[in-house]
Amino acid sequence: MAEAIWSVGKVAKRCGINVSTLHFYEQQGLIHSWRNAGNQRRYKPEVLRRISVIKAAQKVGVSLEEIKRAFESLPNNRTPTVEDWQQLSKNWQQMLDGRIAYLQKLRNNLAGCIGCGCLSMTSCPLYNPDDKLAESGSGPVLLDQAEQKARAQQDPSASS
Amino acid sequence: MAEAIWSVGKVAKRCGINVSTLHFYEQQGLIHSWRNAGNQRRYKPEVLRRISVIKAAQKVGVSLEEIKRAFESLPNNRTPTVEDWQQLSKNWQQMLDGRIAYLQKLRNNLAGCIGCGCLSMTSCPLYNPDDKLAESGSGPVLLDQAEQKARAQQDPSASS
DNA sequence: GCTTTACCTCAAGTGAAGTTGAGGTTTTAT
DNA sequence: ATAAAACCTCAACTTCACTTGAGGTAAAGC
Repeated sequence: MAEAIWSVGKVAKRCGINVSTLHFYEQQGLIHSWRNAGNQRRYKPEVLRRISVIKAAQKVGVSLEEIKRAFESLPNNRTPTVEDWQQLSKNWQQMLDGRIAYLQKLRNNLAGCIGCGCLSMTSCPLYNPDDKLAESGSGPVLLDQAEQKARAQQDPSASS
Repeated sequence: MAEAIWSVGKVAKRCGINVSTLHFYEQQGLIHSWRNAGNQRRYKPEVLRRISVIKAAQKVGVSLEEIKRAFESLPNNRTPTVEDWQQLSKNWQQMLDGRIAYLQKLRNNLAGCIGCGCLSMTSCPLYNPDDKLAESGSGPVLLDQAEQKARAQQDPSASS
């Protein structure tokens, strides 16, 4: 059941994704394979873990670019060790904690602000684009680019 | 300070978005405006609230299409009342609770699973694409399409 | 009054994350 | 041995959420 060598089709089926997606991920440098005599892709079981991580990260809004960078922080061209995954997992957990905190804050704002129907534009935090509903506390590794860019180009002293 | 009529430029600046984005949102039916004598857009302050909601929803991964549908569930062609916003906020909160639960589950899985470096493909929940790390508990209104589609075409009794 | 700034429309472009299709080769099953 | 299923490449297409640009009009500031 747990074979040592996998074909694209098997991996795709196992992970619930398309073969074309595997081609795409490989092209993007997110996963790796070697070829058999007939030029067909072959995978180590390790690839399943990678894809799981990709999918999990995507679910929480991390871009492929960031995921790639996170992977690259693992010792290159070597099957990640237990310690490697632990390190990755540490970064990921910080990011997740940040997201959770963000969502909770947002939920509270919705309850207290949209819910109440207030139209006070000066006090309502949802009206204020400069209030980032801060994601502070998240690890640096996986903070998305767009957000960092937005942060950088924003006048810190803006107000209506 | 809190004017009763807004121009595109003012709204854009206040919300921290581009004028072109406002054009785009209007085209998509997410916001509304009327025109002055010179064909320029004019907005009620209400639009600020709408945009805040759009931005908040986007942050948690809700598509514009869904946001539009949520807006359409509000009584049509009428400025939403306090009760209308409260209803929307209720649906939103359920969705947020679902997301939070999902993130927490994911974080725990990462800690217990990637972290440990286990390679047991039969027991590791991250390996199993059929384990949706369930978002159960989220409200129906804002669950995203893709997920519902995925759910529908999935054998409910799947397990590795 | 004039010039600068803000606004208008419409079409086309962008980037992310894939998907689809054509045309051909390899593997597997019978 | 042969047919079906799986695989290959490469280019083009798709959707989402915007952005950019061209060519022109309206409003505001001095």
